[in-house]
Amino acid sequence: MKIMPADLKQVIVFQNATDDDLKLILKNSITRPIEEGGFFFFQGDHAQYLYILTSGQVKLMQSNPNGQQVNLRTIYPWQMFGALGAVREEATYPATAKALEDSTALAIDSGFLHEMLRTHPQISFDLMNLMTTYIQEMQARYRELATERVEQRVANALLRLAAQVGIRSEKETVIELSFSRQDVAEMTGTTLYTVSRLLSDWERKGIIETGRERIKIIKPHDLVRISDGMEK
Amino acid sequence: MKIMPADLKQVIVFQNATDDDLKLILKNSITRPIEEGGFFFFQGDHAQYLYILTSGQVKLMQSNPNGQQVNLRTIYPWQMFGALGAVREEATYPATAKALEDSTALAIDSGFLHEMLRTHPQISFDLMNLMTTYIQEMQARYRELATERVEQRVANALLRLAAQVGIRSEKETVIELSFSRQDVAEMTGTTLYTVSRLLSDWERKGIIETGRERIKIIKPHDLVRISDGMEK
DNA sequence: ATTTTTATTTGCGCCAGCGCAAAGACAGGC
DNA sequence: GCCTGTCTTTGCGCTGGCGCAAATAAAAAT
Repeated sequence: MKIMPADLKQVIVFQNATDDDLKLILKNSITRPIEEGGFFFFQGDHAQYLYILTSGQVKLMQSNPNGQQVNLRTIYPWQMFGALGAVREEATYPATAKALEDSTALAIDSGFLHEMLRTHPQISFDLMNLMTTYIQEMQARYRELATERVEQRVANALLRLAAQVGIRSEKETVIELSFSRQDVAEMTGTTLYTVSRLLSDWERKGIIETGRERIKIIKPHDLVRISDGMEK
Repeated sequence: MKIMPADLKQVIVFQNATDDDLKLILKNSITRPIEEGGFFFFQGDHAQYLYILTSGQVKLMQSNPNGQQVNLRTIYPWQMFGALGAVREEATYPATAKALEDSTALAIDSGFLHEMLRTHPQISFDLMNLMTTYIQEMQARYRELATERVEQRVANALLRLAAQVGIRSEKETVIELSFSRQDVAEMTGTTLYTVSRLLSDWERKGIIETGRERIKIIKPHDLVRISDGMEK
């Protein structure tokens, strides 16, 4: 699939860029396909590119020295990733980017990116703004992890995912997610087993329906109540 | 104490600004003293100012709906705070800023700040860079909270604090911190009691010495081992 | 259709960490 | 020097959540 300059308008950071700028960006980037299960980059790699996902789905995760990992974020088309590394000179990626399905991304060279940022204050400004939202989200999740119980965190994670992904399915109150128990565990700082037990419990209560790598939210409102700690 | 333009050079984001810019910034900001225990702003307040601490010490914290709180960061002179709110239009502060001692800060109006950022790409760029470091730190702490045990997190927090604050005391291997058990608990997502038990234990082993709101690190290397999970 | 692989469930035992409560230690004010 | 308020310690009991292990289920491969 050929990417057109106008497509890049969907990227939040480029929404105020001129068509000429967008053309220039396209000219200075390469298309990089990665098949399901493959990696765009690993935590600690020298950060040479900033990526913009054009198709597929990518998981950003971070591992500790023992190999345990947490999910930081899932990337959908026209979102950026790898920005943290690529923006700074001589930096390394702080996370690993894994393709959850066959995916394609536009890779913008960090040298060119620096030049672009230097000469286009508007883009710097918009990128900075995007970063402030990341920081806020991370702070909120950090607080959640520190103060909320597992139940609440899992309920919250489902709701957050539904808000992001659920746009695609249009049913009124029913939202379908495709994540494994392990995925949810890594998003919420708990274990596969605990997530499974919770989901089974909620299914018995009719709040959700589950399947292999599938969670269907039937009563979002009940999840909200759980996430607010009103249950129990 | 009168703040001079040259003083602002100590602020990382302004290190590349010209003297004229610094003068302009000073002219468009006001000095705001807050006494110990007071607040510069509360989470949810309309974000009108970006602050630069000129003296004292400020704690940034976030509370959940039940009032439980976590410490996000401690601010020392010539560091910025309130940036997340002030950078975006019509935003609110995502955290609360409390003075740990009598403190004074320079308050830069967000309207002026926006104008400044629009016309000074270099400052935008430097600020964005600072934000990338925040994001990385938050991600690392998030991962730590999700995957590490309390012991490791507390050891790590002490080391991190020592790296930040310890600069002031020059003794070779001995670093003194002034934080209460409660403070440390809020930084690491645990409880006052657990922190107290851990510190008592480490004191028995000669790794640290403790007092009321005082922790002296005697053997940093042992803390590193604990934080790496090599103990036990 | 059969086999293999991968995801999920659930019983069971266990322990890290929580949190109350009560006592002790320290610092500052008067 | 004593009082008061705040911070800290520690015993005790409890439980939320972990994690092994084994069974089951669903998809993928052959």
